[in-house]
Amino acid sequence: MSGLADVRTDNDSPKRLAVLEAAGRLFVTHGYGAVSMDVIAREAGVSKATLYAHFASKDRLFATIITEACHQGVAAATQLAAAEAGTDIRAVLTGLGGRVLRFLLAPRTLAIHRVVIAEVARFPELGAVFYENGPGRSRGQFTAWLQRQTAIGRLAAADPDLAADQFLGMLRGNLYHRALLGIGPPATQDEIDSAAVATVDTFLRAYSAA
Amino acid sequence: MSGLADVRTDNDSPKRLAVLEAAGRLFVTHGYGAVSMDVIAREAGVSKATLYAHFASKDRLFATIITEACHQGVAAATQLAAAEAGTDIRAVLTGLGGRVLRFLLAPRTLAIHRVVIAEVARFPELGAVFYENGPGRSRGQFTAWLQRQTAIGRLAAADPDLAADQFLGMLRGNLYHRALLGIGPPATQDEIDSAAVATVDTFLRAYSAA
DNA sequence: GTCTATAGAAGGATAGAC
DNA sequence: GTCTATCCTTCTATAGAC
Repeated sequence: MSGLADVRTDNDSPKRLAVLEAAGRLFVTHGYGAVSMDVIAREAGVSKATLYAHFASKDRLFATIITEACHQGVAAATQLAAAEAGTDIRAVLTGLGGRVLRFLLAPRTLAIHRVVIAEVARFPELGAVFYENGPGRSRGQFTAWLQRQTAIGRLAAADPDLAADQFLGMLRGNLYHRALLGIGPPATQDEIDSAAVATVDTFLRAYSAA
Repeated sequence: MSGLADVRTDNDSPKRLAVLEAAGRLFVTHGYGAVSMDVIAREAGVSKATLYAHFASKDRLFATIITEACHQGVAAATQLAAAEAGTDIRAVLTGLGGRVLRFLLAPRTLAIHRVVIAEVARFPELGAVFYENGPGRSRGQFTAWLQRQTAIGRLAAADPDLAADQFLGMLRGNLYHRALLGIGPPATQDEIDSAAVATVDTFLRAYSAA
């Protein structure tokens, strides 16, 4: 794959957008290998020639899809972080945890994670690009937040990176693990909230300032 | 895919084993879609006709590979659990954590996890079969162990399932997450040991009997 | 930019000889 | 069981007209 990080998105012709929409839906649902350019063209309502007029190759099209998905993930993460303010650490963490977990367990998020993990072997740089633009950035913001809370004496996270990893690891826990494997019915809101509460509970026992 | 859970392995002709070896290596390295039956036959040193004499289809061959990989995972997990005994909870947990994490981060383990996650969309039953035979069984054994330790007063894990998920979630943390995405160099022994120590540290602050 | 039609290659699976 | 040779489908990508 050439130029994964250098994908233009300034062109917004209707046909191009239709291709992006169809390809995005198909790729994240069925994976890279199982989706043909014929099917994408048909679903988008354009001819293959038009498709290739906008995207030089299947690789490039895939790169564009994943890059845009990353940016959406960043936007979501930023929203999450910005929405959290308040003095009750437990309430803030629980709210944040619930929102993050809901995002991680959303069918679209899971599908994107699956397809990225799937194609790491084929496109080695894909994993890093995805991580830096998505989960890594969220983690960075969370780490900074933990550090600020520690600085003002509301938490005792001497190693904010480690604390962030442990919090997020516990949060993902079994729900995310099983969801990634497509096991069982989707998690209910109660399960998600309960997992967030339990995570915060354990986390605060280790990192509470008091 | 038909009969994922019902794969015979009683035939051990040399050619058949050569096919299994080559296909296993190729599938976990490059994924299902990127490996052709031609390449498998060539790598195994047999003709395609011979390949199809032993495996009815590419699907069936893939199912056999993954099923056998699951059984290896179960064997590894059982070994891990059996090896742990002792009275110093912290030492036992740290040893166990380090071994589990080393197993999870092994290139072959990561490759299998990647290919299973990748093909969940194509083979819906694959995720459940893999989980039940691999990670789920390990988790069950760990849960039972936590429960016993709680019963004899060495731990205070009122909800052993939850405690197991939190322990394993923290243990995977960022190392497994990044490794699955193929980011950066493989984790060093020091990083693994350090992650295990940190996980046990946080875990025991929440679930210590004292 | 957009289409129809097709080239050229590769894939899964099989026929028939031994 | 094993091989060589091949069929048929599907795939990516492009040529050429409008």
